Amino acid sequence: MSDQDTVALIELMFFAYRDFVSDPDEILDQYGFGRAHHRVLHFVGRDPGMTVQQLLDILRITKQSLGRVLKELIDKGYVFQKEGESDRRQRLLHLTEAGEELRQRLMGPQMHRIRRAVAQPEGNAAHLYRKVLYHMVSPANREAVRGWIERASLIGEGEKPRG
Amino acid sequence: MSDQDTVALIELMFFAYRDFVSDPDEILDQYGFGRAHHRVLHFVGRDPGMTVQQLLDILRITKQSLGRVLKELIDKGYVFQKEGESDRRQRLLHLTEAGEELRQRLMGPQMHRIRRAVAQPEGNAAHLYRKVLYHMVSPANREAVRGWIERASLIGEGEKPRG
DNA sequence: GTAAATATGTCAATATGGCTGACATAATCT
DNA sequence: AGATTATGTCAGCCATATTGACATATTTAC
Repeated sequence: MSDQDTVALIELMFFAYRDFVSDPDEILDQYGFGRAHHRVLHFVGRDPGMTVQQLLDILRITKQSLGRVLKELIDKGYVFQKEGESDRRQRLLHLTEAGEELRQRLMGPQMHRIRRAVAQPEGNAAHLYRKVLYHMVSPANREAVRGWIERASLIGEGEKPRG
Repeated sequence: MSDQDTVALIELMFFAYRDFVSDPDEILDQYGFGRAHHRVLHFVGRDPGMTVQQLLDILRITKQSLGRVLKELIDKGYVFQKEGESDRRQRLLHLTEAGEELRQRLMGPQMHRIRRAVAQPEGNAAHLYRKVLYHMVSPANREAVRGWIERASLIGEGEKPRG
């Protein structure tokens, strides 16, 4: 691949991400939330009952940074915590009904955008696209990302087997 | 495509972008710069002689936000401005040699990451990937993005026909 | 030739979401 | 009993974004 094509992909990554987050951003505004809240809602909704530490590992932020947004989400009734059964130090994270509703609302435009993007006539775009994006992840992080997606996919969308 | 596959792509977008910017971030640290500086360096280097307004349109930030990082880049000798010839109100943006060097240094890991990602044995991954990413951009913005890349590609990497 | 619009810069105040460091509590593990 | 773990919280700092107001020089339109 030529340098020019490679640079074009670098810039597309910027433009695509910029627009990819623009729809949720508008919705979040109405709630007084930001992107950080979105991430928490999304990942907790994908893996209900996850620990705070698991969430920190995914987001790669400090617990102090998470603390603030998590507190707001809890105070406003979108997230709640449940003491771990086997380990009572844990405060397992769950979405309330309102939280799951908001999560779905935020995800809607992104689902639509992804579907539209991979709905190319030629070839199996979705498969290749997924493969390419996967290989954009640092090798050191790939196993964790693969594991996350596999596990979250097993848990499934919309169901809460661990709730 | 199933809901699960679509959600996996949403998450891959997050993970891929997170790692995609991680290498430049480390380099920028050494210079006391942040991502905002990187964006300016990149786009000015891609289109030397661009106006401040053109840069604002691409970055989608306010001129006050740009002002600070631009000032720092100029003060530290990575960017310089040249009065427009046809319109002397303009302060056309250019990279100094040090600016171009830093830009290349920042771009290196991302080029490598992209090449590695699209170096899939099966199919023309690069072509499809580009197409998919392009369609991730909002329809309203696609023409602008297409135009930018086409124009910047014409200008070419490393050359400075407008300087 | 004057008035309006444009390109740019700057000052001030504010918000978000990161960070480090320090310290506290409860529970589990050795 | 002591060390480690999971979590929370306080305080302060930094980067990057925002809005609103205002200033200057230049170009364009009438």
